[in-house]
Amino acid sequence: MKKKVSIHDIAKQLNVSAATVSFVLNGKAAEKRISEEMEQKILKHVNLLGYRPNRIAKSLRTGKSKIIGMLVEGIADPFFSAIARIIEEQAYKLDYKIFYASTENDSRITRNIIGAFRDTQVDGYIIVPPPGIEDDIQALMDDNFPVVLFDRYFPGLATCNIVVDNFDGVYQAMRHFLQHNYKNIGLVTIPSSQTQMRDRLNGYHHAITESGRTPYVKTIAFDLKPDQEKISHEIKLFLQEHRQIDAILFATNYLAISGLEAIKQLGKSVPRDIAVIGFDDNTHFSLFSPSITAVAQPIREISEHIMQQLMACLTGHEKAPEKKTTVLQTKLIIRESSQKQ
Amino acid sequence: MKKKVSIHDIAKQLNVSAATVSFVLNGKAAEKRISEEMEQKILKHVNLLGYRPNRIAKSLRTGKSKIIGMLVEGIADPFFSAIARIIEEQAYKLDYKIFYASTENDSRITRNIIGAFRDTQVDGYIIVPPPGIEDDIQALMDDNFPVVLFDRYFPGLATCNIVVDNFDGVYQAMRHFLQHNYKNIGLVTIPSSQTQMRDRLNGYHHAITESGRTPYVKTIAFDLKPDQEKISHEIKLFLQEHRQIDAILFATNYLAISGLEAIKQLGKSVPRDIAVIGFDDNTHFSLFSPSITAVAQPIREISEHIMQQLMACLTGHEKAPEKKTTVLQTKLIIRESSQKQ
DNA sequence: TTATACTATTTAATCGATTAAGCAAAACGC
DNA sequence: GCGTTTTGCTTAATCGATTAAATAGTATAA
Repeated sequence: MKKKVSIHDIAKQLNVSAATVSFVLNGKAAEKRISEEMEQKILKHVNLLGYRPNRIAKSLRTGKSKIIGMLVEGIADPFFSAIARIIEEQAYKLDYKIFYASTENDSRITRNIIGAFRDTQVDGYIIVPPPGIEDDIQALMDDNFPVVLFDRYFPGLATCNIVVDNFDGVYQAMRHFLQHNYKNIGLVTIPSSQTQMRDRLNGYHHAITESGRTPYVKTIAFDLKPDQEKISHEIKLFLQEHRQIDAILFATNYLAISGLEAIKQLGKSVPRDIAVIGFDDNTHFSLFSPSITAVAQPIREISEHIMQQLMACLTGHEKAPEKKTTVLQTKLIIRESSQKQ
Repeated sequence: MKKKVSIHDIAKQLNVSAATVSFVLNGKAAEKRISEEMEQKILKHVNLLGYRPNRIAKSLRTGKSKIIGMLVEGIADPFFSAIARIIEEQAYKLDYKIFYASTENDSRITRNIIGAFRDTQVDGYIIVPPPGIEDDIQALMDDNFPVVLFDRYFPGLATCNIVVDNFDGVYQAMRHFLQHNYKNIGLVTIPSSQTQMRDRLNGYHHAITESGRTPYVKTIAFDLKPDQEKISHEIKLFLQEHRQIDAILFATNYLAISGLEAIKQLGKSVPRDIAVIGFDDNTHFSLFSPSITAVAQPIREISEHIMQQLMACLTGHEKAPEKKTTVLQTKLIIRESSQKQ
């Protein structure tokens, strides 16, 4: 194991001080009046030895880790992993690295992770917040850490937020159902009062009220998430109880999956017996038979806005960038599952 | 912004030395003969102030970062993200954190990432290696870094490897086709000579030869991966060229997706006109109509073996654990797409 | 009584960088 | 020719921990 070379090794071998080497390596040669000749000599030798600065030491001295902490509900969720992929790509370009962690939408787990990230001195946070975590987020901000929330947010907190127009996304899906003459439109959602779910629910009720229809809402406990079977079962019961339902909107991706399973098990045909739209698109929805209509979130746009905001805070010279909520538009991808043949 | 408290602050406030505090916090009170009384006093005060050690400083001193670098082909790929999720979970339990990065199976990108990870002083590496990266992996090992490869490996390198029995996985799929009396079985794969793909191809040829059938192999250039349309197109041409094909095995998940699209576009019916099996299962395969038969990899088992191996190396007291290749078995999940009704 | 051992803690070096402040030599001004 | 700048570097402190070695005080042994 070849021992690591430090800036002092370089300095000693060239009979200069470590400071000089440091200045050159940080592009401060001119500023610090290092001669052209010396600069070249150092650069050449650094290349020769393949020396690379120890980032830990650098971090300790500068107080910057060049690491961003990213907390999502679950890294295996296709929506979040797609965003993670793009964020990662951009971060590397900007010489940042990303710590991911999954919160399972649990505040205790989230609190732990935030603690661990703080210990590691991450420079900034990208968070999909679970409920009940306001104080911890506020604490981060009090300590001047850049924080960007996405997917949902806390109206009471002055954070940067990147979200989609959940209300309008659902509203458009509902309009589509109504235009295709569906009469009894149900919603399957989760019992969350967080912004994203609340807005989807509001969008539903708005469309229902506006059109004078009857609402049919089924709420599936969040802790069933790992148990697809149980969710299917609940949805089956719901559909059997309200046989008049001829169209249904699923408020999340995994509910749509289990919902389709339920419909299949009931022997009903999509969209003949019942039309379907899912919130969040999915690579596979186009391949289902019938293909599934979905409210798609603009993944790339979301990711880019997140990084833009975070970088603005991270490089912000004292004056913190305005805290604001960016609302992006969803897109209804119309496929077979929502239109009678 | 409340300024951070350091171990020296604690020490000063209690009129003891930082060393004493450090010993207590690292559970070395007994070993270092710190009095019970002093220990309690320190612990109490540490709790009171909510002091948490700076990990960067600790890392600099100890040379350990408690970070594991994980390089996969793409974090958005469901197979890799599922594994990442489990690894993450286990790592946090063991007080490690994970850096993920996507290699896109490109050696240049991979080399860059490895460089970046080294600069950050990660303690160990979990790698899904792209081709042509042997020397870089060897260099890591020469420098005594724990390295675990998975999904594929280099037979010439003495690394720890966790893989599945790709040969047998494909062979079983083929046996299944043959038992259901399919005559002309095609394989759609990618032009990779890496172990995982080579073994799948060998499994195919072995079954074909053994049964005296004719092989039909279509190789899809890897760089088409982002372009589902083009892949579908290629597969359509292949199927039109060999109209006798009545069963087809897709060597990767994304090929199966595009392949199904191709079959759909050709107006053929699965499994009546053509039967299908995919390598790698997928949460949604059971929901497709027909549902898709798949060779499933044991995700949890793979993840656990990876962590086990890595931890063995990481905590290995000098004597490096034996380098070995662990081969896990796949499971054929039989669904509708591979059996004539 | 004096040497020795043990106890409980401190001192100080160290990890590998950054950076404010310092300083000698050369150049410049008059 | 002497003071003042400028040039081109170096010195040394610092970030916040860890840890080998040192030390002061007390107990034990011969």
